[in-house]
Amino acid sequence: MDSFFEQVYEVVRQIPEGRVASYGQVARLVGAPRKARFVGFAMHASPGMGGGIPCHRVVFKDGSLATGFAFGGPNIQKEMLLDEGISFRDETHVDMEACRWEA
DNA sequence: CTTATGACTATGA
DNA sequence: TTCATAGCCATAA
Repeated sequence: MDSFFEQVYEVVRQIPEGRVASYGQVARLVGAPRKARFVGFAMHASPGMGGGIPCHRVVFKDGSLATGFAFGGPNIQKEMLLDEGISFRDETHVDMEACRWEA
């Protein structure tokens, strides 16, 4: 199954704990900087942590979460990120400047 | 071929 | 800073 999704999963899987990456960032790593939307769609269809896909570490470029489409609420993802050591500048934005994943 | 839709991003108010 | 709009690419109808 070498589909676009698998490439995204492979990259997302490499995101270490306490780090976050934007959709566009992952998209660029897979060689598709314009397909950021599909990266998000891949996350939606991803098996989640059970499949080794920490989709909660993938956030918007601003550091905001996928409000309305997260695991049951952006609050959940926020808790997960906090649990991994991610810093939040406010209720809806992650401290990207400090937790930005560096490939 | 033309529209519509989408876990996005950039730009402008 | 937050909200709104436009542009982007891939898939479906």
